[in-house]
This record gives sequence, C-alpha cells and structure tokens, in this order.
Amino acid sequence: MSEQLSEKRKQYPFSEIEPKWQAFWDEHKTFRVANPGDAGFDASRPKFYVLDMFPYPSGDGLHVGHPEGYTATDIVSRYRRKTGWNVLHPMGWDAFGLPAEQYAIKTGQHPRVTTGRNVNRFRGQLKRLGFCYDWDREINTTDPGYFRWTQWIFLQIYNSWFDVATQRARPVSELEAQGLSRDEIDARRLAYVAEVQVNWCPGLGTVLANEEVVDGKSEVGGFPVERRPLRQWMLRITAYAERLIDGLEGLDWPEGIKRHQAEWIGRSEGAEVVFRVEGSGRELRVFTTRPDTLYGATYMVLAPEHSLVDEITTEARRAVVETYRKEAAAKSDMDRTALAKTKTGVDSGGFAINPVNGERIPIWIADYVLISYGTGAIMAVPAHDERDHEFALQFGLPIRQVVQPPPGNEEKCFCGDGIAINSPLFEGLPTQEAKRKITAWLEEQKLGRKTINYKLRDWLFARQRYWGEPFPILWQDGRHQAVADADLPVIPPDLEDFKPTGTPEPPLSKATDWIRVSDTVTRETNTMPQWAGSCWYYLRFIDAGNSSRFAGAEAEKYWMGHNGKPGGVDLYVGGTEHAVLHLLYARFWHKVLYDLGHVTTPEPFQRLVNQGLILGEDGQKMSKSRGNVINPDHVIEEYGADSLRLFEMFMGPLEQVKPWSTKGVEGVYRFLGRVWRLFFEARDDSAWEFSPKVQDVDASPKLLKVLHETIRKVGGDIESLSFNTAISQMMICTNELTSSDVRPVCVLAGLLQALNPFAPHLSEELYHALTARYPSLPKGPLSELPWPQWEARHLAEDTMEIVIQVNGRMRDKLTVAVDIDTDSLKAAAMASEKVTEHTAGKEVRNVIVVPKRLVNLVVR
RNA sequence: GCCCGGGUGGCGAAAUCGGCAGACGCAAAGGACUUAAAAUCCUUUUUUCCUAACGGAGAGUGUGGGUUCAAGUCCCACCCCGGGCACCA
Repeated sequence: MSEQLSEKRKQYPFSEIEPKWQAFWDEHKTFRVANPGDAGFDASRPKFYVLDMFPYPSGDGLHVGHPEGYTATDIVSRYRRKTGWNVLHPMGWDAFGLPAEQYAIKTGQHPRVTTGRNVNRFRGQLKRLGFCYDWDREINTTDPGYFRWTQWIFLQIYNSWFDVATQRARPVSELEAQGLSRDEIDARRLAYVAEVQVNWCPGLGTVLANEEVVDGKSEVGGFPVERRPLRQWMLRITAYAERLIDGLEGLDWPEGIKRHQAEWIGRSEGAEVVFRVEGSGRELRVFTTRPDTLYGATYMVLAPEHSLVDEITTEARRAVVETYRKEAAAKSDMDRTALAKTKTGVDSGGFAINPVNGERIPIWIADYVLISYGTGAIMAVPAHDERDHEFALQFGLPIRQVVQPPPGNEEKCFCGDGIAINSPLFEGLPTQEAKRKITAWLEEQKLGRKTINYKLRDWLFARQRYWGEPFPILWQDGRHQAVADADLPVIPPDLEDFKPTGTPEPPLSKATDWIRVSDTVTRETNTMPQWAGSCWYYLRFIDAGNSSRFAGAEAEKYWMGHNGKPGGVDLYVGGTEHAVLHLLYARFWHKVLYDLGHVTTPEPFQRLVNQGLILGEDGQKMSKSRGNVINPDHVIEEYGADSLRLFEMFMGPLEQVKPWSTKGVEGVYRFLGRVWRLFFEARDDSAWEFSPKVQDVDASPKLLKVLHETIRKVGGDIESLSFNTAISQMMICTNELTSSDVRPVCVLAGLLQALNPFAPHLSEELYHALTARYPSLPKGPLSELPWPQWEARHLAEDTMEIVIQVNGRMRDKLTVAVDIDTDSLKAAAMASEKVTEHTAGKEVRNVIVVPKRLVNLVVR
C-alpha cells in the first residue's frame, strides 16, 4: 500500500528502466571495443583513449566523489563513440595496499577475501550508474596475471642503467659486454640497493616514502615516523629529473599541476665550490646558487650527519658537537623544519679557507642544512640569504654585504639580483654576469664547477608489508639477482599471520619455506609500494588478457600512438591528490619503457583534468565525523542513477569545488520527469499513457531552432567539458516542448540523442518507446546511433535584436533585418524616440556600431 | 612566509573577442487543478526610488584606483575565503 503510494510519487519509473538497460548493455556488450586485428575492429575510425583514475576498492564502497569524474568521462566516451571514434574506456582496481592488510590484521580475514568482496561491491555500484566501460578489459592489480607484468617491468628497470650522455636508459647487458665488474654494474642500475636514511613507521611496521610522510606522521593512519638507516631498494628516478621537467611542456595539463611537478623536481642551477679545511688535506664541497656572493661567505655549515664532522671538530668542541648531533638525530622532521621558531647549531672549532680571498672562516654544525640535498654543506652568506641571516644574528656571526641592491631597496637581507660590491674579482658586475664570471674562474682554478641540483630524491621502493607485489629478486652470497622470466609471477606465500614483525623485517620473512629457494638461494622479502600497480595500469587496459606481453605491441601502438603528441591517453580525469606522486611515478616508468623500446610514446597522459572536490551540504569537507557524507546508493534508490549523474554534472564546472544539495538533485530529477512527460501522461489510475501530443509531423521553425541549437551547444559543451551549461540547454529545449501543443517525433528524437550521454537509461527507454510507435525512426539502441548533425539553416533568423546605447547606457532595442547595413542601422538608432529623448539638445560626437550587437551613441 | 584556486541575487551558477549582467536550476511568493494535500501546470522574483497604473530613473559582479565609446571580463594596489608547499642553500 505505502509502496504503491511512493511508486505513484515517482516522476518516472526509473527503478524499472535502469536495471533493464544495464542488463541490455551487458548482454549485448554494447560498449566493447575491438583491438586492431580483432574481429569487428574498424580501422577507419580514429582512436580516443578516455581514462579514469582507477579506484582503491575500500570497504566503505563508492562515495559521491567517484561518480563525478566517472560521469564526466562516461559522457565524453558516449559522445565520442557517437561521433565516429574508437573509444577505449576501461575500469579496474588498484587493490594492493595498506587498508586491506590492516583490516585483515584486525579481523583475521585474508586480504584476498576482503579485497574480492570490496571489488564486487564497487563493480556493482559502478554498473548501477550505467557507465559505458568495456568490462572485458577489467583489471585488478592483485591478480597474478597482472602483477606478473608489474614484476616484469621492475626487472626491466633493474636491468637498465641511465646513459647520461644520451639521457636515456639502456640495458645493463651493454655494461657487461664492456667488461664492467658486477659491483660497477650494480652501482649503475636504475633499481639498486642502498643503505639510506628511511622513514620508519613503527605503527605501520613499514618504511615510507618521503611523499607518504606528512608533518612527521604517516599519511595513512597518522602514526609517528622516525628516521633510521636501512638497506633498501631504490629506483633511480633522479636520473630522469631533467626529462621529467622537460616532458611537461608538451602536455595538456592544468598549469598548476605542471608547476607543482616542476617544483617537486626542483631543478636548481648553481655551482659547486671547493673550500679547503684548515690544518688537514680535506676539502669541503658546497653547492650554491649564488656563487657571486662568495666574498660574503663568513662561515660554513655542515649538516649534523655530514661525514667530515668528526674530522673537523676540534677536541675542545667534541663533546658539544656530539651532544648536538645526537639531539638532531632524535628530532622529528617537523622539529627540524622552518616551523621550528629558532635555528640551532654549534661551532665545530674548525676553520675553512675561502678560495677567493684566502680568508679563514669558522665551520658550524647546524640542522638547518640538510644532508640529503646538494653536498650536505653550505657556505653561509648572511647578508644575502634569509636563513643564514637569521642564524648569524642568533650566534653573533659577521655579516658582510657583497651585493648592492637596486636603488630604493632597503631590505636588511637582500636576496635578489643587484651589483657585486666588495668582490675584487668581479666588482661592479650585475648578479647574472658575476655568477658566470666567478663560475668560470672557479673552473679554471679547479676549485669548482657549474652544477645542477634537484630536490627530487631517488624513490624508496621497498615496503615491509604483506599485501603487495613481491620483488622478483633472489639473493645468493649477499648478491641480488633477477628471477628468470619464465618463473614470473612471484606469488606471495599464503600466510596465516601477516602482522608486522615489529622490526624492519618484513612479514614475508615468516614464510620460511617460500623464502628458501635452495640451500644457497633465498627470496627478497620486501614488497613493492602501492604506487607500483598504478604506474602502468593504463597500458594493461589496452590488452588486458595478453599472457605473453604486458600489452600487444600493435594494440599499444594503436591506442597510445598519437598524431605527433607526446602523450598516449587522450583524456585522463582524476583528483588533484595525485598531482605529484602517481603522475610522476607513472611518467618515470613510462619513460624507462619508452627508452627500452617497449612503448611508442614518451609520455603516458596527454590531457589531464582534475575534477573538483564535492563538499557536504554544509559546505564542509565530507567526513564521517561531521555526519555530512552522502551515500550514492541512497541517491540512486530515491532518484535513480540518471538523476545522480545529471546532478553531479549540473552542480557547476567539473574542476570546481562545490557543495552537495539534495534540493538540487530533486531539481534535475524533476527535469527528467518533465522529459518523461513529454512522451507519457499519467492516467487517472496512475498508469502511464502515450501522449497524444506526440505526432509525426513537420516541426515548427521555432522548435527546429531550439532543437538544433541544443544539438550544437550540447556537442560543443561536451567537447569543452562544460556539462552544466549543456544540461541548461537541454532544459530550455524541454521547456519549449512542454509548452508546445504538438511534439513532433523528429524533435523528440533529437532531444533524446542529446540527452543520451548524460541520462543514458531514460533516453534509451524513451527512444525505445518512440521507435515502437514510429518504426521509420532509425532502430536503436540509442547508445549505438550516431550523433545528429545540427543545421545552420534552422538557426538562422530573418531579424535580430540590436541594443541601442547612449553614452554606454541601454536606451532602446530595435528589431532589424539581419542583413541591415551599418548606415541604415545607424540611422534607425538615431531615429528611435527613446534615443532622441536622451540626445535632444546634445551633440552626437561619435557613433559606434558593433555589427549584430549594438549601437552606442556618444553625446555631449 | 611562498605558490596556486576563488569572491557575481536568498542559494548553485551563466555570460566566445571587452558589447543587454544574472541564462538554467534551487528556494520563496501568488494563481490554476483538488473536498483537501501531494504531484503537476502557469506567473512573479538583483536592489533602491518615482508613478494610481502602463511605465520610467538610478545603483549593482569583494574594496579602491586606472585604461576604454563601452569593464564581471583588461591593468595597478589592497581585503577576504579555500587548497597546497614549507630551512632544498
């Protein structure tokens, strides 16, 4: 009874329509796309690769942020398919990772079980939204058939070295052929083992990449992170620093993201300068971007971890320095950053000699100098560097000005470009020239050279986790070696207990049988970080089932190959949170594969678009604690998937941050109801009856105009991703038809075409109903019909409205013939009564005529 | 501190090249239908002032300047909100 009532309330029977068409598309594989060489492949169509950032299938299910980007790409895919492209639009699961493992530890269920369940839930939810993915290409990073190739790519990296001269990766077999020793080769590999200071997180029982540590705590879970030295697998991403910056130029990415990546890589040009340490044969190397301030160096600073600290420290200072080093080591990153109010440091007692003037300057130890950047030592120029300035003031060190700021600049610590002073070797030169001159002089004297430094560090690639890809690496006599191709994939052991060991020993170390390959050979027990699987997933979609290659060469060439553009994926949509990490790592892997000849383009993603965050109804970030989370399942239940899709697109521009609005969902829901009622009228007994207003007649010029305007605008708006205005136009068209006594079949069919990419279920159903009555219409499914052509002749009008202004104020509007000439228009404007009222007794000094728009009379 | 993004009605927003500010939707008010309500359909809706009314005049896109016949749009300075980075020499 109550159910009937609520059924009656429904604007239209979406809960019957939607599952029906989803089943139809599934069954008929409507959205399957063929690869070159496959049956049904149409070589005459150009390709278009539309990619979503694939989700991590969490236990919470989909949130409303997911359908935002996914609907946008769905609309683009459907539209492109209708306008004659072969569209690759796939979906998969980034399913390795910490949450599943931690959930498993808590509940005792194997991550494989929970992951499988979450994947099924996510897939079901996505299907309920009617997305046009080619589900035959579905991938899961935790499938052995998938991570076999993740491991294979790792080995490609492992078996490569970076040739600086040609700036590209080459196989290490070349080095073997040149007769290099094993140690020499291992030192050059793009994947190498090194003892490095790592971010060890006891709470998670793993090390983390710098990028995964936020404010001294783990990004996941918020546990404290400490520094400690460990032997770890590293990837030599720094070798690609230059190319990762240069490659950004050719990409259609938001400028902000490009800048962000470039800043992250942090290229910095300067010079390395050699200072002699007094009383020993030792040299101190420093990196500076301002070699022109060399005469202003009044002291030096070493990072506490610098290898020469012990040697430089005098006996008198040893105890103090040792204490300071211990304190610095114990400090969290947080305490060592700029947020710490005051700088700390101690005098080592040692002195260095300034190479330009032979001056003796003290050497200090301070943790504002980072061991991991440059040489871990600096020359301090307190007159022209904020940090050195602050430190010098605090410890009473001398400050000597060597750059004359431009006139009018009164800054105590001037860091910009000026004129060199107190600098005999290049006195009076502007900063840029001074830099060149001193650098050349240093090179001549063999006291330094031009250098480029990067903020980017090599990528710490190992994790002490269970739920990740095992390394395809074996150990023998303390040396690593690759697992043979034929033995891939290396499948993780079926552990019962995958709890962290509490030490840096990975959980896999508990699988003693698995580790032991033979008496002398054991397996690597670290696993790869979660980024690994997402570094190349876009390539696997191209040929998801291929068991002999990560993707067939021909298919890769077709889908990634491009009209001269560097990137392969034509449109990539996802959140800003991946601005640096995922996008940088994926570009790095792609470039290695490119260098080795495995892929055809130098960049993975040509065009990148970030969808904006959806806030709660209260304008705050959605969170469980605030209780403002919107569950997409509930929205679908109440208003249908088409309404959810349409609303998320109607809220505002895709890239903008915008708040949720339940009333807004109801608004688009009502709009879809209005579209339904163009075709069906409610009978007294609440059944739907086909409207007698729908007739197979010629359309009026007015209706034709609004229809063709709609087709034109919706098409253009989809191409520019302006979905909100496309929907407005369809509303205008619908309003026009609602108030029309006769609704010509051809106009209705056109509207359904325009609506199809946005509300595929409703449009498909209505088109189906329409063709049942009017069999002369092209046979559906609508999703497979080509996009209609708009015709200019229907948009043309005989007359137009021209605004008449006097001194920039609108005074009248005139309806004139479209082909009116300027003089007649001018005359008509001057003749207008409303205009003459305002020009009476005044001199018309100028008349500006903007064709098709306005006339402005300038009077005085 | 630095770097982005953004400030337009009661709200979400729209406005190719500088050319009618507020399309479209929400909310609100009034009307039609109904015994009544819901749903639906129609009308009004930036604001101030003048007019009995038709209608008209002014103001208005964060603030203050500027350029221009004409500025939401371009230039300069500033204020506020959101996000990111954080001693990288």
